[in-house]
Amino acid sequence: MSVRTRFAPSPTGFLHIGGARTALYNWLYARHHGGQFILRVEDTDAERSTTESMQIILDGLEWLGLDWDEGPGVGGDRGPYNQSERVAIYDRYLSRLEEAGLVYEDEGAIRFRVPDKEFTVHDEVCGDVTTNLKAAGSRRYDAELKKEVEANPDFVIKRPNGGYIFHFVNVVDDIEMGITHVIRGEDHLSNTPKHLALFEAFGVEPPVFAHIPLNLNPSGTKMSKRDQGALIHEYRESGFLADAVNNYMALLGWSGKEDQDVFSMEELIGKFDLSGITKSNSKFDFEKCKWVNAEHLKQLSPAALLEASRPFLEKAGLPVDDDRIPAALELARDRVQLLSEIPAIIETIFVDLPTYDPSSVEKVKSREGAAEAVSALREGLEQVEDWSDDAIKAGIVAGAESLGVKMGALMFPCRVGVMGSTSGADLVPVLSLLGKEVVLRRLSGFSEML
RNA sequence: GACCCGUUCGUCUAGCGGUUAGGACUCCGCCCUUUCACGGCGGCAACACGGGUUCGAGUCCCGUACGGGUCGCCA
Repeated sequence: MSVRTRFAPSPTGFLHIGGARTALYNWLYARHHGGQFILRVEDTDAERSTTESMQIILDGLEWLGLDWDEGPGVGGDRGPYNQSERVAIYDRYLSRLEEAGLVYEDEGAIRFRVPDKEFTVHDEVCGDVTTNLKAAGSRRYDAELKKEVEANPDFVIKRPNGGYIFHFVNVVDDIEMGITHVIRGEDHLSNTPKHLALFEAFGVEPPVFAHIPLNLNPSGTKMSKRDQGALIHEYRESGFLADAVNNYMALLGWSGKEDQDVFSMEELIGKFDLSGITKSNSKFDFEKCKWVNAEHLKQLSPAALLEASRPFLEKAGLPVDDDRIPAALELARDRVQLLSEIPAIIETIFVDLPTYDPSSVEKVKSREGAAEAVSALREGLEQVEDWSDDAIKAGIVAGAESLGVKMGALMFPCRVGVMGSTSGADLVPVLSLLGKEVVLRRLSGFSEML
């Protein structure tokens, strides 16, 4: 039987890293086994579900490249894929329970009669977990009273307003959609016995369960929207590559067992399996996430780097179609972690005048003979005929010799004079991209500042 | 409060009875170098605690502590 996994988000907010990671694991598992990945929208709570949220989630999955074989926008023969449109199916399943005498009404709500027996979740990650719902659900904790109170273990599956409840629709849809493997957050582990009870009531063999540990923020508590790195759309905006985010999410809670941290999507598909899923919760580390991104940046083809950088170049007002952009990007790719950092590295090549960093200029001024160095430099460069890297270097050497100093003594004022700062991309390639005329002009202007 | 899951460097993890406890991020040092990076080399740094079992325990068992989760007519 073919593997069928699903991601079943509730459209009540943003696409969160926890949800995205769940989606990724389901996607990887399906792709690894050549099965299907299904997207199902759990929008039974009409009060909280919004189309805006749905769009954000769809956009996020699309950006990550987690394509679904069945679901919204794609279709499929087990649809519809929005639970709000599946009421007729739920009604049919409910009547089966009614006929079996397994449900009853309680103040307008419908409750499922929980059998007095033990259910064992055979979890691929957590092992066997056994619970008696009748016993476990006979008391509940009242958060306000801060104590346990009597409770009805028979859980509600349909609200008085007619809306169906998560546990019920989740199970019905997993049956109807032929889901074979349920990979979800560990917060659902305690719910699973309820689901097993429903599967049994419908006489259906339950799917394989794998409850994955949770991602926490650096302080060890639940990630919230406010935590850095929590929301998927922010990754795109701050200059992450989708595959790098996938790579990092895969690492948070899964290990390929070998000493490898950087994975392409193909490698992840090839290596992902449930046995590699970690048992304990993990804390999010933004620094490592950025490092993974930098590694992916280094491996990008020139064309892909240009495409990925485009929005950030445009935002910075840089001429994306300029012939020198590809070369400039190569100067930047090894020194940044995020795409958003690229413009600052290369913009000096494309502006009229560099932005002079005051402290850098001050450093040049404080050196003995700074003005002489710049004019010697200028003279040396003026002699350069063909404006190639080697010729430029030779020009600088010539300038240095005329002063009786080493080449390095001129590189520093040259960098500040032309690029405006002591830090930045490699000097000679930048000079080359700028062109002789611009370089000489900038050096003249810089002389006047000294 | 009850029940469930978990616990290896600060963080992500490898380890599945005998290891100098390995790798990665971070941090620090050195090298490379025209700056900053990149890269290379090296360093700091961990088996929560207490009992067992065993010739031998990070690895198996039981407690304790700590962390997380669940206990909705949210999902």
